[in-house]
Amino acid sequence: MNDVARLAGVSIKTVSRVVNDEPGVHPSTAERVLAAIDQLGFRRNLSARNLRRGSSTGTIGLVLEDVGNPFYSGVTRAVEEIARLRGRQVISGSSDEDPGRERELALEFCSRRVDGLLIVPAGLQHSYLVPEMRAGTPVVFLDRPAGDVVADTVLVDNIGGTVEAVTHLASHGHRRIAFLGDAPDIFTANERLRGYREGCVRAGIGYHEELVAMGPHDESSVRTTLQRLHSMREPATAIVAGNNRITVYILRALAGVAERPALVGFDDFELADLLSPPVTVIAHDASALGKAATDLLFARLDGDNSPPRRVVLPVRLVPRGSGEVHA
Amino acid sequence: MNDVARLAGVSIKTVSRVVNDEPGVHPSTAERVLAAIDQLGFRRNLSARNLRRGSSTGTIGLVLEDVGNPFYSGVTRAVEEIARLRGRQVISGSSDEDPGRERELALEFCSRRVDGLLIVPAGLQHSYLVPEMRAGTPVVFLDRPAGDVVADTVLVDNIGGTVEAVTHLASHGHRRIAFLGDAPDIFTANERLRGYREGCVRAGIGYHEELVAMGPHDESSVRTTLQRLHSMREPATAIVAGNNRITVYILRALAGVAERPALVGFDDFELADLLSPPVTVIAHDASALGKAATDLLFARLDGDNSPPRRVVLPVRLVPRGSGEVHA
DNA sequence: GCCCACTATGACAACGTTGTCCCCCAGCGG
DNA sequence: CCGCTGGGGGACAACGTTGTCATAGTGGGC
Repeated sequence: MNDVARLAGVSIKTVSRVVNDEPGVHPSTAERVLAAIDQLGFRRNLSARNLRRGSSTGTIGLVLEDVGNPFYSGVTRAVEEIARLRGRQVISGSSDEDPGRERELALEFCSRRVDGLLIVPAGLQHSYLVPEMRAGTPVVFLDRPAGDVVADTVLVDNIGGTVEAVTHLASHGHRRIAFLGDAPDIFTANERLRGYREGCVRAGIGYHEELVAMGPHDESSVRTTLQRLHSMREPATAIVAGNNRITVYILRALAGVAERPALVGFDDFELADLLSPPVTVIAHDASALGKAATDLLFARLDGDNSPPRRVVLPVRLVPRGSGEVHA
Repeated sequence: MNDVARLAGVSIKTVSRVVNDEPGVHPSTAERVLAAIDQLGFRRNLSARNLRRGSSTGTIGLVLEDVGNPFYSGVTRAVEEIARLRGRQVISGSSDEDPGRERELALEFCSRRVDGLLIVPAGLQHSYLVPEMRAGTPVVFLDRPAGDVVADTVLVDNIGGTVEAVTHLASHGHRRIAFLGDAPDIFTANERLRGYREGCVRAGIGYHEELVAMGPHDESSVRTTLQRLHSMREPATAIVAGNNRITVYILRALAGVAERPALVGFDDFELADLLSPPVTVIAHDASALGKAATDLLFARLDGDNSPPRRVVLPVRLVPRGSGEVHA
């Protein structure tokens, strides 16, 4: 800006006026300034601007588990979309379920003075955010609640979903329904396990410890688990999968197996309807989740200071016929 | 920082020293400062720091087509990964194939003084980046080349891939091979069309205009196209799909159809192997693409100023048996 | 007791902007 | 000719840091 001013033979303040379309600059001066800007390839430094104006940095921080997972990339897309409408950029990072990494990312974003934070919690401790929140940075937790702070949260109906999954299977005559879930210290995994248990009880088929296998899972652990479930005295005839990754592992493990158990997966995924058999899922909308959370965040930025809200988005069972019938 | 200094009864410089772990602060003073920092929930302002130090902002800008597309979210993940290792945050945005939006995003990132830019070009004009590049911001183009500037570029072997796809189908006896590609003004779409044409010529089956349908495509246009291809006097017996979205549209359109043409899709996708029939694809690695581009970017940041490079990543045909055999 | 080296600390400028205030000067009415 | 007005423009401070340099005190060697 200094260089531009020198080249145009004016003061930097005048350049600033031109750049900001402020009135009170003679057209011919403005033209000279614009020419200089063009010639030097000047672009105003947004950091300096925001620093000086003490205004918003125009950024939103997004901490999620893994952008590579289609579910979270759907969330990211929705967040980006709304942020764009409100003139914000999104800075994002993946925690990989590591609470330390989550914290590191969140605090880094705070140091960058993001206008707000969207967090898919990896850990259970979020008191590290209290100073920031007190200082006025709105924080919305996504998909999972915060461990030890009260804040806006957007969840999906994990319990209701798994209850429905079990009910669905039981209504087709299944009595031995297994549950493969993620690591039990993950909120959603635990909730879904609770839903599974409740569903079993409600359906009158009882809860049997040996039908449950919590993760962390990988392809081979799923394979082993399925073998165990199959070789029991009373084998499982149906499976509820705790998330999209586990569903895929199960599908891989079952490929080519003649006697397939019925399967209902939590999280919808692309092509689920084109597999044979198509996969029944408990669907919830990644972009709805992202949108709800971002809307909440912007409401806070717009001055809403009502008590923290907890939004629970509905899920719906999408029956596609993955083996339920021939139980 | 001012407040911290006042509370601790020291100068702001001393606070700065403590925050930056600089030597020459008496332990007891440091302790007082740390206590004040803790009490006030102080977090240093990274923008101000970077402004003052004139150093890197520790950010990388990533402009892609759509984070929601699994291919690009794979790229994003890889970029993030490497950026993390090098202590950078990623700011990303989706252009949706809109050149204006691409430009807007890229320039916004420049205003934020990103250390480098990774761009999946939506348009053909990138001279708007020349001032930035001359000012020292490294730019790497990803997946598609820049229109009118010379810069580092990482591509995949689009032509080789489609040639191989056609060759593969022809070797199974197909002579009427169709091509459904994206809008022809998209570089990759055009390249793949060229590959298709070349493959046809090489295979001695000739290039027939009526077997080609370039996009933009949606589910219904694909459906219509397939009907047209099927009801020709000499129907197409095989299809090459120009990208993962089109492949999925085709799969949807073909669901339940008895006489399916053979299919080879460009871009691998999850579950392709579990469909029936499994889908043969030309695979290339999103994360390899992201990694190669980011590595190139960091090489530039490390001072490499050799002439711009163009890296072409290999693709490989993954035969899965999507109908090639019963031609 | 004197000087030196060294430690601990602070004052001040500067990074690139913008907000505030002030100045210069042309034009105009009296 | 004076004073006023208003448009065009500049000087300067400040945003929150950090780099540079200065300074006060302290202890040791002579």
